Amino acid sequence: MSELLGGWKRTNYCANFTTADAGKQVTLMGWANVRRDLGALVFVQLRDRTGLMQIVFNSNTLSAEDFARACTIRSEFVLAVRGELVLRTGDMVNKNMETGKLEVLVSEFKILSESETTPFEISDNCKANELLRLKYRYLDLRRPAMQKNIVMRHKIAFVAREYFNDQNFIEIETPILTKSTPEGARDYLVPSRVHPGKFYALPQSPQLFKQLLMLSGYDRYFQIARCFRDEDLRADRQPDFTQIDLEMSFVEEEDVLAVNEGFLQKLFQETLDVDIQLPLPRLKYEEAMARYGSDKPDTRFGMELTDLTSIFAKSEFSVFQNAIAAGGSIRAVNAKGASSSFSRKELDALGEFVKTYRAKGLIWMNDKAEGLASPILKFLSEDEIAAVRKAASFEQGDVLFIVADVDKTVFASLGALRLKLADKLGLIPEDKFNLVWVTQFPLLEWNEEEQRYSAMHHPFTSPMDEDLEKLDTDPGSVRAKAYDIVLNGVEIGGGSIRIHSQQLQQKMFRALGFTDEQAQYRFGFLMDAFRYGPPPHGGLAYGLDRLAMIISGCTSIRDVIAFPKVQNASCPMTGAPDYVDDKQLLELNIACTNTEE
RNA sequence: GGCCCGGUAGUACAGUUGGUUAGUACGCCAGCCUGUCACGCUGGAGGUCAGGGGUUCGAGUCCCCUCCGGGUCGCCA
Repeated sequence: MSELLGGWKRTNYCANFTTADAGKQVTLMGWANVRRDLGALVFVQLRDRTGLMQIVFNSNTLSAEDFARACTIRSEFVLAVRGELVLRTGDMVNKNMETGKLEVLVSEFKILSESETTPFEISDNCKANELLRLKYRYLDLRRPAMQKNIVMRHKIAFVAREYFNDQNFIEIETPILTKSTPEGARDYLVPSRVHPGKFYALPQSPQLFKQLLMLSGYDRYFQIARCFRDEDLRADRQPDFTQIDLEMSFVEEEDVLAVNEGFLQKLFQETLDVDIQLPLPRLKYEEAMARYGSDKPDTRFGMELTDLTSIFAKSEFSVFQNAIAAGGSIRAVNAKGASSSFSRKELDALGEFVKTYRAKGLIWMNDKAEGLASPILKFLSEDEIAAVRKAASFEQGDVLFIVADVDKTVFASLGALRLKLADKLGLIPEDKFNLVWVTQFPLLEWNEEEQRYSAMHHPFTSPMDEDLEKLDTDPGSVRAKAYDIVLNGVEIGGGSIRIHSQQLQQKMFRALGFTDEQAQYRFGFLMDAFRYGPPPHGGLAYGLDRLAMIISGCTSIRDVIAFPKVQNASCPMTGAPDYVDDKQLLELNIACTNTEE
């Protein structure tokens, strides 16, 4: 039977005690973590969000009735206990528990709630699979590790509010029900009851609103904003996720970076007590690609790419010839000292791995003690080998991996291979937090499917001043005032200086292949607004989930989101998304053309 | 949409070449125990081997399909 609180007040959390508190009368409330029944003596670990405290029910000091009641306590029963905090001495001390030198000798208690046996053990030792954990997420969230993650996430959000407030930013909310933006990710749509056939869209980001706020004079804005994208999930992607979003007026790129470096320094100081040295290192996009094969390089280890294109310019090997003829390149990563780390089978598996990234194959050169081994040895001249050795510091004991293809494929495959090799060879230091800015992104990206350029960042990103004139003549080579902040190989944020000139914005829309009418239809309200004095502005948005993931040492953002969704974008706990009553659909003027069984 | 990995008591796993009644640990239930702390001891209950179809004298095991989960490519301005 559930008992009522009956006026009892908690005096303390379970784990907020020191031995100096011994002798105090306390009232604790929490969940029974573990019960050890010795017959005439029952030990229970009481758990709340601070930790554990052992409580003792003694048949000598309790009435027979109360003791019998204590014997009914099971895991996850909710208890309120009153008693004396007593010091444990000698063998009674539990050295594995933070509060192991103390326990509460219970004089009075209430069983506030009983509990059925949980589907899995509420403990960090719990090995239950993630689907089960997510179905019973409310139980999973009781586990100390999850509580730690959720509290850390709170701390990050709190530091952000504190820092940006101190920097004179104003937190402003923007709408969740808004207008569909056809560029970019797929929108989640919400039907309108009062406007049959019309739909709201959930925001992919507060981008347009924050730019309008700059025009409205709010100068420095931030928001911890929920965003929605109807795209496939990943370990680091959820359909609804949270950004720490900010925008500033009367600034240039350097100003945005500076204020954010201050934030990151404070954040790492206050969450992990880690010193971040400023200014943060920067890499131009082009350099990041050339050195790491990625626009989000993990700089915690070396193994940088080497360009071998010129060495093989006259090679007779057809794979190399073809790559060069296609305007591509031949590049390599060198796994130093890994000569004996790979079996033939593993080398073949790496070949399959790079095919994931559209590479046609992976060429390896293994410089073993007994001599150089490579499937393409017969195509290589002495001079070429010597030049490769020099260029890639390729020495005895190393394995060199080469991909020859168009640049996009070379970078994608070697960038991924570099990470995979480093992981296998144990080259990635776990305790390092390497932040790096990647700057000067291309403004545009050729979209094969639609046979037109699309914005790499978004259509409001400003081109770099020195590339402006190329917008008409050579759009693909125009660089943008866009920047990403990368932490240990994860893009944790990105932003840009925006276009604040109507004329330039129109030019940009044309470069994207929009007619003026299309631009007006899609972004008319922004275009209209920009007739009324938009200030120069720019900003940045962090992925709060990813930031929390890395700071908490997790490998999936699901571990730092209280109620995440699984890969098919459903929620195992609530069952969302789900069918609705015909009546609801009728009211919304919606008919479904295709439904699952 | 593609590729890879996985699904066996409540949980985590084992299950040989296809062969008797599908095991182990933890958890759970009952009994005993006054210093346990991974408590201990005794006994017990608990299985749609993800679902469907096929091969076979015989399928947890082999084949096909479906569902579900994870990773990833595409996708994610």
